[in-house]
Amino acid sequence: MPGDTKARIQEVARELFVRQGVQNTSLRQISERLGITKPALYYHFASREDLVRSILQPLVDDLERFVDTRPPGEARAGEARALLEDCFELMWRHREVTTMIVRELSLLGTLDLGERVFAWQRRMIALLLGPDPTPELQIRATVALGGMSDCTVEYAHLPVAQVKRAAVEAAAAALALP
Amino acid sequence: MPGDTKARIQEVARELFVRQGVQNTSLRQISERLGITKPALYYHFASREDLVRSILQPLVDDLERFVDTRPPGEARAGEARALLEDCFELMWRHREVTTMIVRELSLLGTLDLGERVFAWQRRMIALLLGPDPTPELQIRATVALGGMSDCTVEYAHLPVAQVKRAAVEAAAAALALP
DNA sequence: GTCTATACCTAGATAGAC
DNA sequence: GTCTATCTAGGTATAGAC
Repeated sequence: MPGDTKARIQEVARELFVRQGVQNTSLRQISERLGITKPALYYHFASREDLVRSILQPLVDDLERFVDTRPPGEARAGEARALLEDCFELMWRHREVTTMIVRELSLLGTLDLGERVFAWQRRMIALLLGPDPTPELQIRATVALGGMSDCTVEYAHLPVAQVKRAAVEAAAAALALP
Repeated sequence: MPGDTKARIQEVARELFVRQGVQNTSLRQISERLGITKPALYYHFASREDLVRSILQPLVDDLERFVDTRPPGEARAGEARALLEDCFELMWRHREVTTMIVRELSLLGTLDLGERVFAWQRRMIALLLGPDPTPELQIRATVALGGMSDCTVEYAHLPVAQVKRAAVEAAAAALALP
Protein backbone atom coordinates (compact mmCIF):
# COMPACT_ATOMS: atom_id res chain seq x y z
CA MET A 1 0.00 0.00 0.00
CA PRO A 2 1.48 3.21 -1.15
CA GLY A 3 1.03 6.21 1.07
CA ASP A 4 1.77 4.58 4.37
CA THR A 5 5.52 4.91 4.12
CA LYS A 6 5.33 7.71 6.63
CA ALA A 7 3.66 5.42 9.14
CA ARG A 8 6.21 2.67 8.50
CA ILE A 9 9.03 5.11 9.15
CA GLN A 10 7.49 6.07 12.47
CA GLU A 11 6.98 2.44 13.36
CA VAL A 12 10.60 1.47 12.71
CA ALA A 13 11.91 4.63 14.33
CA ARG A 14 9.84 4.07 17.46
CA GLU A 15 11.11 0.52 17.76
CA LEU A 16 14.75 1.59 17.47
CA PHE A 17 14.23 4.56 19.79
CA VAL A 18 12.79 2.31 22.49
CA ARG A 19 15.48 -0.33 22.09
CA GLN A 20 18.59 1.83 21.98
CA GLY A 21 17.50 5.34 22.88
CA VAL A 22 16.68 8.32 20.69
CA GLN A 23 20.12 9.93 20.90
CA ASN A 24 21.82 6.70 19.87
CA THR A 25 19.69 6.17 16.79
CA SER A 26 20.70 7.74 13.49
CA LEU A 27 18.65 8.39 10.40
CA ARG A 28 20.97 6.05 8.56
CA GLN A 29 19.97 3.15 10.83
CA ILE A 30 16.31 3.91 10.34
CA SER A 31 16.53 4.11 6.58
CA GLU A 32 18.66 0.98 6.30
CA ARG A 33 16.20 -0.97 8.37
CA LEU A 34 13.45 0.15 6.00
CA GLY A 35 15.42 -0.62 2.87
CA ILE A 36 15.29 2.96 1.68
CA THR A 37 17.87 5.72 1.60
CA LYS A 38 18.40 8.53 4.04
CA PRO A 39 17.20 11.34 1.76
CA ALA A 40 13.93 9.49 1.28
CA LEU A 41 13.15 10.21 4.93
CA TYR A 42 13.27 13.90 4.18
CA TYR A 43 10.39 13.61 1.80
CA HIS A 44 8.19 12.63 4.76
CA PHE A 45 9.75 14.64 7.58
CA ALA A 46 11.33 18.06 7.44
CA SER A 47 14.05 17.07 9.90
CA ARG A 48 15.10 14.50 12.42
CA GLU A 49 13.55 16.59 15.21
CA ASP A 50 10.32 16.57 13.28
CA LEU A 51 10.30 12.79 13.14
CA VAL A 52 11.02 12.42 16.84
CA ARG A 53 8.38 14.97 17.74
CA SER A 54 5.77 13.24 15.60
CA ILE A 55 6.30 10.12 17.69
CA LEU A 56 6.13 11.81 21.10
CA GLN A 57 3.26 14.15 20.23
CA PRO A 58 0.36 11.67 20.55
CA LEU A 59 1.17 11.07 24.21
CA VAL A 60 1.43 14.76 24.99
CA ASP A 61 -1.81 15.45 23.13
CA ASP A 62 -3.55 12.69 25.06
CA LEU A 63 -2.25 14.00 28.37
CA GLU A 64 -3.60 17.44 27.60
CA ARG A 65 -6.94 16.06 26.48
CA PHE A 66 -7.00 14.11 29.71
CA VAL A 67 -6.92 17.20 31.93
CA ASP A 68 -9.02 19.25 29.50
CA THR A 69 -11.98 16.92 29.73
CA ARG A 70 -12.29 16.98 33.51
CA PRO A 71 -14.12 19.64 35.46
CA PRO A 72 -11.70 22.01 37.16
CA GLY A 73 -11.38 22.13 40.93
CA GLU A 74 -10.26 19.61 43.47
CA ALA A 75 -11.45 16.05 43.04
CA ARG A 76 -13.89 14.76 45.63
CA ALA A 77 -12.94 11.91 47.91
CA GLY A 78 -12.78 8.72 45.87
CA GLU A 79 -12.49 10.63 42.62
CA ALA A 80 -8.80 11.29 43.05
CA ARG A 81 -8.06 7.59 43.03
CA ALA A 82 -10.05 7.11 39.83
CA LEU A 83 -8.04 9.97 38.36
CA LEU A 84 -4.80 8.18 39.19
CA GLU A 85 -6.14 4.98 37.65
CA ASP A 86 -7.10 6.67 34.40
CA CYS A 87 -3.79 8.47 34.30
CA PHE A 88 -1.91 5.22 34.77
CA GLU A 89 -3.86 3.60 31.96
CA LEU A 90 -3.04 6.47 29.66
CA MET A 91 0.67 6.20 30.37
CA TRP A 92 0.51 2.43 30.00
CA ARG A 93 -1.32 2.64 26.69
CA HIS A 94 1.51 4.88 25.44
CA ARG A 95 4.16 2.97 27.30
CA GLU A 96 6.63 2.82 24.44
CA VAL A 97 6.67 6.60 24.25
CA THR A 98 6.55 6.87 28.04
CA THR A 99 9.68 4.73 28.11
CA MET A 100 11.44 6.95 25.58
CA ILE A 101 10.67 10.02 27.65
CA VAL A 102 11.53 8.56 31.04
CA ARG A 103 14.85 7.33 29.72
CA GLU A 104 15.67 10.60 27.99
CA LEU A 105 13.74 13.26 29.85
CA SER A 106 15.89 15.94 28.27
CA LEU A 107 14.15 15.22 24.95
CA LEU A 108 11.21 17.28 26.15
CA GLY A 109 13.43 20.32 26.42
CA THR A 110 15.07 20.02 23.02
CA LEU A 111 11.69 19.45 21.33
CA ASP A 112 9.94 22.34 23.08
CA LEU A 113 7.55 19.94 24.73
CA GLY A 114 8.94 20.57 28.21
CA GLU A 115 6.74 23.56 28.91
CA ARG A 116 3.62 21.71 27.84
CA VAL A 117 4.37 18.67 29.99
CA PHE A 118 5.24 20.89 32.93
CA ALA A 119 1.96 22.76 32.56
CA TRP A 120 0.14 19.45 32.33
CA GLN A 121 1.71 18.31 35.58
CA ARG A 122 0.55 21.48 37.33
CA ARG A 123 -2.98 21.04 36.08
CA MET A 124 -2.97 17.38 37.04
CA ILE A 125 -1.87 18.25 40.55
CA ALA A 126 -4.60 20.88 40.73
CA LEU A 127 -7.17 18.26 39.78
CA LEU A 128 -5.90 15.93 42.47
CA LEU A 129 -5.29 18.38 45.27
CA GLY A 130 -6.96 21.65 44.37
CA PRO A 131 -5.33 24.88 43.18
CA ASP A 132 -2.28 26.31 44.96
CA PRO A 133 -1.20 23.19 46.83
CA THR A 134 1.50 23.66 49.44
CA PRO A 135 5.06 22.70 48.47
CA GLU A 136 4.66 19.65 50.69
CA LEU A 137 1.70 18.45 48.67
CA GLN A 138 3.43 19.22 45.38
CA ILE A 139 6.34 17.07 46.47
CA ARG A 140 4.01 14.24 47.39
CA ALA A 141 2.34 14.56 44.00
CA THR A 142 5.71 14.37 42.26
CA VAL A 143 6.45 11.11 44.04
CA ALA A 144 3.05 9.79 43.02
CA LEU A 145 3.13 10.77 39.34
CA GLY A 146 6.84 10.21 38.80
CA GLY A 147 6.58 6.87 40.53
CA MET A 148 3.71 5.72 38.35
CA SER A 149 5.49 6.62 35.14
CA ASP A 150 8.61 4.80 36.33
CA CYS A 151 6.49 1.71 36.88
CA THR A 152 5.07 1.67 33.36
CA VAL A 153 8.67 1.55 32.16
CA GLU A 154 10.22 -0.83 34.62
CA TYR A 155 7.38 -3.35 34.82
CA ALA A 156 6.22 -3.32 31.22
CA HIS A 157 6.69 -7.11 31.16
CA LEU A 158 4.18 -7.81 33.95
CA PRO A 159 0.39 -8.00 33.51
CA VAL A 160 -1.27 -4.58 33.39
CA ALA A 161 -3.76 -5.36 36.10
CA GLN A 162 -1.08 -6.24 38.61
CA VAL A 163 1.13 -3.23 37.90
CA LYS A 164 -1.82 -0.88 37.80
CA ARG A 165 -3.22 -2.01 41.12
CA ALA A 166 0.09 -1.77 42.97
CA ALA A 167 1.28 1.45 41.34
CA VAL A 168 -1.99 3.28 41.91
CA GLU A 169 -2.10 2.00 45.47
CA ALA A 170 1.40 3.35 46.10
CA ALA A 171 0.65 6.65 44.40
CA ALA A 172 -2.54 7.14 46.38
CA ALA A 173 -0.69 6.40 49.60
CA ALA A 174 2.06 8.87 48.66
CA LEU A 175 -0.64 11.51 48.22
CA ALA A 176 -2.17 10.55 51.58
CA LEU A 177 -5.51 9.93 49.89
CA PRO A 178 -8.16 8.34 52.07
CA MET B 1 48.01 25.39 41.34
CA PRO B 2 49.36 23.18 38.64
CA GLY B 3 48.15 19.62 38.63
CA ASP B 4 44.53 20.28 39.34
CA THR B 5 43.63 20.82 35.72
CA LYS B 6 41.90 17.46 35.79
CA ALA B 7 39.66 18.60 38.62
CA ARG B 8 38.91 21.87 36.85
CA ILE B 9 37.90 19.98 33.72
CA GLN B 10 35.51 17.86 35.74
CA GLU B 11 34.12 20.94 37.44
CA VAL B 12 33.40 22.76 34.18
CA ALA B 13 32.11 19.62 32.51
CA ARG B 14 29.73 18.89 35.35
CA GLU B 15 28.35 22.41 35.22
CA LEU B 16 27.72 22.22 31.48
CA PHE B 17 26.32 18.70 31.72
CA VAL B 18 23.78 19.81 34.34
CA ARG B 19 22.80 22.94 32.45
CA GLN B 20 22.37 21.57 28.95
CA GLY B 21 22.57 17.81 29.23
CA VAL B 22 25.45 15.44 28.65
CA GLN B 23 24.60 14.58 25.05
CA ASN B 24 24.32 18.23 24.11
CA THR B 25 27.74 19.14 25.44
CA SER B 26 30.80 18.81 23.22
CA LEU B 27 34.44 18.61 24.18
CA ARG B 28 34.94 21.79 22.22
CA GLN B 29 32.60 23.66 24.55
CA ILE B 30 34.34 22.31 27.61
CA SER B 31 37.82 23.18 26.40
CA GLU B 32 36.78 26.65 25.24
CA ARG B 33 35.24 27.41 28.60
CA LEU B 34 38.50 26.42 30.25
CA GLY B 35 40.69 28.38 27.87
CA ILE B 36 42.53 25.26 26.76
CA THR B 37 42.34 23.26 23.56
CA LYS B 38 40.44 20.13 22.82
CA PRO B 39 43.48 17.86 22.58
CA ALA B 40 44.57 19.00 26.01
CA LEU B 41 41.55 17.19 27.44
CA TYR B 42 42.94 13.95 26.09
CA TYR B 43 45.97 14.19 28.29
CA HIS B 44 43.71 13.88 31.34
CA PHE B 45 41.01 11.56 30.04
CA ALA B 46 41.34 8.70 27.61
CA SER B 47 38.02 9.52 25.98
CA ARG B 48 34.85 11.50 26.35
CA GLU B 49 33.15 8.48 27.93
CA ASP B 50 35.95 8.33 30.44
CA LEU B 51 35.34 11.93 31.45
CA VAL B 52 31.61 11.43 31.84
CA ARG B 53 32.10 8.26 33.82
CA SER B 54 34.55 9.93 36.18
CA ILE B 55 31.82 12.41 37.05
CA LEU B 56 29.04 9.88 37.61
CA GLN B 57 31.19 7.34 39.42
CA PRO B 58 31.31 9.00 42.86
CA LEU B 59 27.53 8.76 43.20
CA VAL B 60 27.46 5.12 42.16
CA ASP B 61 30.33 4.31 44.52
CA ASP B 62 28.52 6.05 47.37
CA LEU B 63 25.30 4.19 46.63
CA GLU B 64 27.12 0.87 46.76
CA ARG B 65 28.93 1.81 49.96
CA PHE B 66 25.56 2.77 51.36
CA VAL B 67 24.09 -0.71 51.02
CA ASP B 68 27.41 -2.42 51.81
CA THR B 69 27.66 -0.89 55.25
CA ARG B 70 24.24 -2.01 56.49
CA PRO B 71 23.53 -5.41 57.96
CA PRO B 72 21.66 -7.61 55.49
CA GLY B 73 18.08 -8.66 56.11
CA GLU B 74 14.88 -6.75 56.43
CA ALA B 75 14.94 -3.50 58.38
CA ARG B 76 13.04 -3.47 61.64
CA ALA B 77 10.07 -1.20 62.10
CA GLY B 78 11.31 2.39 62.29
CA GLU B 79 14.61 1.48 60.68
CA ALA B 80 13.17 1.51 57.19
CA ARG B 81 12.22 5.15 57.50
CA ALA B 82 15.73 6.05 58.65
CA LEU B 83 17.04 4.15 55.65
CA LEU B 84 14.89 6.27 53.34
CA GLU B 85 16.10 9.43 55.05
CA ASP B 86 19.76 8.50 54.67
CA CYS B 87 19.17 7.51 51.06
CA PHE B 88 17.50 10.81 50.32
CA GLU B 89 20.40 12.70 51.85
CA LEU B 90 22.86 10.77 49.73
CA MET B 91 20.98 11.59 46.54
CA TRP B 92 20.62 15.20 47.62
CA ARG B 93 24.32 15.53 48.41
CA HIS B 94 25.05 14.32 44.88
CA ARG B 95 22.11 16.15 43.38
CA GLU B 96 23.99 17.57 40.41
CA VAL B 97 24.90 14.07 39.32
CA THR B 98 21.47 12.77 40.29
CA THR B 99 20.00 15.38 37.99
CA MET B 100 22.24 14.34 35.13
CA ILE B 101 21.18 10.73 35.53
CA VAL B 102 17.46 11.37 35.97
CA ARG B 103 17.41 13.55 32.88
CA GLU B 104 19.43 11.11 30.80
CA LEU B 105 18.83 7.73 32.36
CA SER B 106 20.16 6.03 29.24
CA LEU B 107 23.64 7.26 30.20
CA LEU B 108 23.85 4.41 32.68
CA GLY B 109 23.52 1.93 29.87
CA THR B 110 26.11 3.44 27.58
CA LEU B 111 28.60 3.74 30.44
CA ASP B 112 28.09 0.20 31.72
CA LEU B 113 26.82 1.53 35.01
CA GLY B 114 23.28 0.31 34.43
CA GLU B 115 23.91 -3.15 35.84
CA ARG B 116 25.50 -1.75 38.97
CA VAL B 117 22.67 0.67 39.64
CA PHE B 118 20.11 -2.02 38.98
CA ALA B 119 21.84 -4.34 41.43
CA TRP B 120 21.97 -1.52 43.96
CA GLN B 121 18.23 -1.03 43.63
CA ARG B 122 17.59 -4.72 44.29
CA ARG B 123 19.77 -4.67 47.38
CA MET B 124 18.15 -1.47 48.58
CA ILE B 125 14.71 -3.01 48.24
CA ALA B 126 15.91 -6.08 50.11
CA LEU B 127 17.09 -3.87 52.97
CA LEU B 128 13.72 -2.13 53.09
CA LEU B 129 11.42 -5.09 52.59
CA GLY B 130 13.43 -8.26 53.04
CA PRO B 131 14.67 -10.64 50.34
CA ASP B 132 12.35 -11.88 47.61
CA PRO B 133 9.65 -9.23 47.91
CA THR B 134 6.47 -9.83 45.95
CA PRO B 135 6.07 -7.95 42.66
CA GLU B 136 3.52 -5.74 44.42
CA LEU B 137 6.08 -4.66 46.97
CA GLN B 138 8.75 -4.16 44.30
CA ILE B 139 6.39 -1.85 42.47
CA ARG B 140 5.71 0.11 45.63
CA ALA B 141 9.45 0.38 46.22
CA THR B 142 9.97 1.70 42.70
CA VAL B 143 7.44 4.43 43.34
CA ALA B 144 9.20 5.28 46.59
CA LEU B 145 12.78 5.35 45.31
CA GLY B 146 12.02 6.77 41.89
CA GLY B 147 9.82 9.41 43.44
CA MET B 148 12.52 10.50 45.88
CA SER B 149 15.14 10.87 43.16
CA ASP B 150 12.69 12.88 41.05
CA CYS B 151 12.22 15.23 43.99
CA THR B 152 15.93 15.92 44.43
CA VAL B 153 15.90 17.08 40.81
CA GLU B 154 12.65 18.97 40.64
CA TYR B 155 12.85 20.73 44.00
CA ALA B 156 16.57 21.44 44.16
CA HIS B 157 15.72 25.12 44.72
CA LEU B 158 13.78 24.51 47.96
CA PRO B 159 15.33 24.07 51.41
CA VAL B 160 16.65 20.54 52.00
CA ALA B 161 14.74 20.06 55.22
CA GLN B 162 11.40 20.74 53.59
CA VAL B 163 11.97 18.53 50.55
CA LYS B 164 13.45 15.76 52.65
CA ARG B 165 10.57 15.68 55.09
CA ALA B 166 7.87 15.60 52.43
CA ALA B 167 9.64 13.23 50.04
CA VAL B 168 10.51 10.71 52.74
CA GLU B 169 6.98 10.95 54.10
CA ALA B 170 5.56 10.20 50.66
CA ALA B 171 8.04 7.38 50.01
CA ALA B 172 7.28 5.77 53.36
CA ALA B 173 3.57 5.98 52.64
CA ALA B 174 4.08 4.45 49.20
CA LEU B 175 5.86 1.55 50.89
CA ALA B 176 3.04 1.26 53.43
CA LEU B 177 5.51 1.63 56.25
CA PRO B 178 4.01 2.05 59.70
C1' DG C 1 51.25 19.43 30.53
C1' DT C 2 49.72 21.94 26.94
C1' DC C 3 49.92 23.45 22.26
C1' DT C 4 49.21 23.30 16.68
C1' DA C 5 47.70 20.81 13.13
C1' DT C 6 45.23 17.49 11.25
C1' DA C 7 43.11 12.98 10.26
C1' DC C 8 38.98 10.71 10.07
C1' DC C 9 34.36 9.75 10.62
C1' DT C 10 29.46 10.23 10.94
C1' DA C 11 25.82 13.00 11.41
C1' DG C 12 22.01 15.82 9.41
C1' DA C 13 20.67 17.96 5.39
C1' DT C 14 20.17 19.55 0.24
C1' DA C 15 20.20 19.43 -5.13
C1' DG C 16 18.59 17.58 -8.88
C1' DA C 17 17.81 13.39 -11.89
C1' DC C 18 14.40 9.79 -12.67
C1' DG D 1 8.36 9.06 -3.87
C1' DT D 2 12.77 7.54 -4.19
C1' DC D 3 17.32 7.69 -5.96
C1' DT D 4 22.64 9.26 -6.51
C1' DA D 5 25.79 12.42 -5.30
C1' DT D 6 27.38 15.74 -2.43
C1' DC D 7 27.82 19.43 1.11
C1' DT D 8 28.79 21.11 5.57
C1' DA D 9 29.38 21.05 10.28
C1' DG D 10 30.59 18.88 14.15
C1' DG D 11 32.29 15.21 16.64
C1' DT D 12 36.27 12.17 18.73
C1' DA D 13 40.83 11.24 18.52
C1' DT D 14 46.05 11.20 17.29
C1' DA D 15 50.93 12.88 16.00
C1' DG D 16 54.41 15.47 17.14
C1' DA D 17 56.44 20.17 18.48
C1' DC D 18 57.34 22.98 22.50
